[in-house]
Amino acid sequence: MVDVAARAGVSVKTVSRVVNNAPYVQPELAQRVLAAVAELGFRRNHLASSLRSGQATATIGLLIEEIANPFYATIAGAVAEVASDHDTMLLIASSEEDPAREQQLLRDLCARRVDGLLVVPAGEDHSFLQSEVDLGTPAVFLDRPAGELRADTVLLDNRGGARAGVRTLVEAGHRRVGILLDSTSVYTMRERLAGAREALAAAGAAIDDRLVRDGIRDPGTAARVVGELLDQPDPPTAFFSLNNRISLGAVEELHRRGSTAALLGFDDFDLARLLPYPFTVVAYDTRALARAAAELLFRRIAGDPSEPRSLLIPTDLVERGLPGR
Amino acid sequence: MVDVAARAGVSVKTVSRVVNNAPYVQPELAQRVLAAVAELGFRRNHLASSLRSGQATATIGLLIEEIANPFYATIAGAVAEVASDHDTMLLIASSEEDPAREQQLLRDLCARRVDGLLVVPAGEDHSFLQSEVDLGTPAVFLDRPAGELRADTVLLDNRGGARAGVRTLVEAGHRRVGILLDSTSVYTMRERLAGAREALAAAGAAIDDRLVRDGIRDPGTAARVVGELLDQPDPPTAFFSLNNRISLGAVEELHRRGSTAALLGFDDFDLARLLPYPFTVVAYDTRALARAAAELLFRRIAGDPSEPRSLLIPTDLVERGLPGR
DNA sequence: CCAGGGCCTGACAACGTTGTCAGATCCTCG
DNA sequence: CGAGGATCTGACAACGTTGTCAGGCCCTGG
Repeated sequence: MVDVAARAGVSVKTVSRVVNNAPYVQPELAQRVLAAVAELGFRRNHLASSLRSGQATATIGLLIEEIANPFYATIAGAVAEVASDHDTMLLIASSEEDPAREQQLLRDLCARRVDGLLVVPAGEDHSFLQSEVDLGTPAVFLDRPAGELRADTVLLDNRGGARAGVRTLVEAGHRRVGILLDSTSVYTMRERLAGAREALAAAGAAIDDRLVRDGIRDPGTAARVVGELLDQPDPPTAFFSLNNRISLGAVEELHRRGSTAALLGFDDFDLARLLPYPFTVVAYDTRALARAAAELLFRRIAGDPSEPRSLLIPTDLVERGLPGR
Repeated sequence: MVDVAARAGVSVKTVSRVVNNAPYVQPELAQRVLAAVAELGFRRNHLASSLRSGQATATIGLLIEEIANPFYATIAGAVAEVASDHDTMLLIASSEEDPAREQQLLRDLCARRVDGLLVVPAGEDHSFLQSEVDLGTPAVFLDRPAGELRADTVLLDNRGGARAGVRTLVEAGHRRVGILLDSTSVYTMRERLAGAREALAAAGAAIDDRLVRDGIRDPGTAARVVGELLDQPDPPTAFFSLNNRISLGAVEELHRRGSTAALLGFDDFDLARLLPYPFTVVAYDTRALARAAAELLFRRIAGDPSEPRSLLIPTDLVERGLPGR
């Protein structure tokens, strides 16, 4: 900048004014400055600028579990759109479900003085963010609630969606429902399971805990577990799969066996139409979830001082039949 | 930092030394500093730090077309892993295939003084990056070559893969091959098309340009175009679809009609096993592409001064049969 | 006993930018 | 004709940090 100023024969302050489109600069001087900028290939240092002018790095941090996962990629895409509307860049970090890594990454994002944080939490305790939030870095949590921290939260209606879905199973006469899930350590899974229990309880059907199977991480395992449940005496007449990775394995196994058991899944698929065995799913709008969170964050960044808010994004029952009937 | 120094009764420089684990600090003083840091909730300002110490913002920029697209999400995931190994954060921007936007975003990333750039180019001319590269911000292009700029490039073997794929069609006796593509304005599409032409030419089968259909952006259009081609006199006996969005529509339409035409696709699918109509695809390792590019970038950041390199990631023919036979 | 080196600390300037303020010029209006 | 405002410009300090350097202490070895 000093070089540009020297070249244009003006002060650095005038250069600063020109590159920031500040008012009150003679057109002729501005021309000279612009020429010098072009000749010297000058580019304003955004870091120095936001250091000096206090806040506004025009960057927000997004912390998710894993960028390559389509769910999080969709979130990232929707957040990027909203950020772009606010001329803001996106710093993305993946916690890989590791609370220690999450904490370190969040600290790092704060050290980079992001204007705000969007977090899909992995850990249980986010009190370490309290000081940052107090110091003016707003944080919005999405998909899962924050632990030990009062903050804005945008969640899916996991419980309500699961309840509505399982109710259709119940109404179709099913009482023995196999429930397939990833891990109860994840909030969304617990909520979906709770919703399923509520729907069964409402029908007076106590849930059979031997039909609830945990720790299913991939379609292969899901297929195996479905097989095991079907092979035991008094097998389930329907399955509720708590995410689409599991649904995939389940549908394959049911198809392979020509089973008539019903299947209900949480999470929709892109390629649902192509599956050999259509089934009803509890769908939701991932982009709406992410957009709501991002928009809330930008309201906070703009200075909205109101009480922390909790938004619930509705789910949608997409009926593709219950093939087991 | 001055507050911490005051609280601990030391100079700011000593605080700096402690928070950077510099040697030659009395353990007792370090203790006092650490205590003050904890009490005051001090967090080092990474911006100021990298401003003062010259380079190394420990951030790289990734410019892609669209984050929500699984191809780019996979790239982002692999890049994030490599970046994480180098304790580097990832600033991600989406050009949405708009060259003007791409240029603006790249300039913005440079203004943020990223240590390096990873670019899936949208535009044709990247000479505006020359000054940045000269000034020490290395750039690596991936999936598509840079325009008007000598720079490292990591590409898929689009042409070779298409040639190998179409050769299998030719060997199976097909001479009339319908070719379905998105847009010839995209480099990868042109290469794949060229590979297909080469394979057909090698068999002495001149390509019939009426069978090459352009501008197919979604599965629905793909399905319609397949129908049109099949309905015309002397229809193709095989199709080569240049990306998986198109393959999806094509396979649906072929399935719907019970057609015996063969189908070959570029791009593999996650759910390929579940498709009702298996077909051979030209697959590739997106993660390998991205990792190679990221690793090359970090070598440049570390100071590797060698000539710009061009890497070619091989494709892999995954034979799932040619159902048309 | 002193030279020389390792250990430890702090004052100061600087990174590239912009907020603040003072000053200069010009115009307008009473 | 002068006061007051609008327009324009630059000197200076400051943002939060770290590189440089000077200086102090203590030890070791000749």
